[in-house]
Amino acid sequence: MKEEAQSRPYLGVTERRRQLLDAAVEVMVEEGAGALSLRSVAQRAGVAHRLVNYAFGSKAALVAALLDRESERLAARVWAEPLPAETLEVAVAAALGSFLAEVRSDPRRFERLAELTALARASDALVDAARAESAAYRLMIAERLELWCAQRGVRLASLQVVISAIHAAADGLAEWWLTTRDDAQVEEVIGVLAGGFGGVRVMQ
Amino acid sequence: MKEEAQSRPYLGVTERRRQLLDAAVEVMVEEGAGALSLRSVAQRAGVAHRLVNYAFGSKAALVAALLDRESERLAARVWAEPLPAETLEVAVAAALGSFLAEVRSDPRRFERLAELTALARASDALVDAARAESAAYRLMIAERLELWCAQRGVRLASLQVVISAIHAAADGLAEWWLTTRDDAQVEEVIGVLAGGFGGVRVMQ
DNA sequence: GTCTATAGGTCGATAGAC
DNA sequence: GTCTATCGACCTATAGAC
Repeated sequence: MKEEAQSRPYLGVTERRRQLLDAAVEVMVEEGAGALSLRSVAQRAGVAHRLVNYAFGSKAALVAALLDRESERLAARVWAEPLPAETLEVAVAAALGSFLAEVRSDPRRFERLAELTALARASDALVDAARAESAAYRLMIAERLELWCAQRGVRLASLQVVISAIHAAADGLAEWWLTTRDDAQVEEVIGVLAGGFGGVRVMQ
Repeated sequence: MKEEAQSRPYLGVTERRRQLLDAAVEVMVEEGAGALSLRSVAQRAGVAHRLVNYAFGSKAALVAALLDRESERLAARVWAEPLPAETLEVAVAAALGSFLAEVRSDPRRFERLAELTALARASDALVDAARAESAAYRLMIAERLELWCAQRGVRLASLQVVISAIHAAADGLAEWWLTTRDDAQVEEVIGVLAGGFGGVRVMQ
């Protein structure tokens, strides 16, 4: 395994793929998912565009690999810390908070990944990759939730529903923040999503 | 104003734009937002691709017009009925319910529109159109909420936060349902989003 | 590196509308 | 006749595949 940047020491396919995916991420973050092409990725990596096709077989395969790796990475970072062993409401609020913190730490990357996912969903060749992504997402939520249950020594009457609700809340929260970038309201919005609209102060 | 379909009776620009936008919607729904091109739209409408460019000035202008018209139409239908004058929690649950009903009535169209919005957000030429769309969305929520307040004779301590939370919940709900198509859980997930995670049944 | 397909944009000419 | 909508052809850039 060599680390030199500019030389081209006949990397193995695996390494080469890794390097090209890194380049693809850079292109995507800086110029948008629409700018992804064999050529733009190759240029970024400093190789002949032919090589990208060789390494992945097709553009669709490149995008599928990119989607897979990036969504997994993101999910791993986002849900890395277990839910605090408090009430479900508090635990969910904490999870939403750390999720949004992750989004805010690199909004561009998250936004572009969402764009790529939307792209993939509309493509016959990539729709499976998109499905796999969201399935993995739900699985990761499920694991955290089961851990929380174990810590508290309880069971949830409808685990699947809670997973779905967390999924929806997290996704909507990210979408809301990305479109408004309203930092001032973050805490309160999370509070309403986790605690429900019944707790909102209403004045006569 | 002629109504014949196949002849080309020299439509005015306004009519022509309308017709072309209809064709663009068909292309988008059937083949995805990525398939939108001057040529695909023109072919669908049965005119020379040159004409699309002529009518809109550029592809970006076409997409902006499409985004504008479609998102406005959708929002108008979704938030047509006022919130029921009950507690906020019940009102929000009802709103989420009718919102999702709308999504479920034509999932493809909603999905494609979301795709187009994601596309637009990554494009310098279209980012303003995307912003305008979400601003209009929030405005429509605000109007319904103010009506609800007036009906109940109350005020909300933090109107903006509630708007944001509804925005996030609705968006996340749609996203969740579109990826899972899980009809069986819809009611319960809406219940959790509107009522909060504090109300979820936890068993020892 | 080359081939081919596609896409956005433009030019000149034509044909309907007034 | 003039104006505008319309068309077919063409140019150039780009992108995927081999």
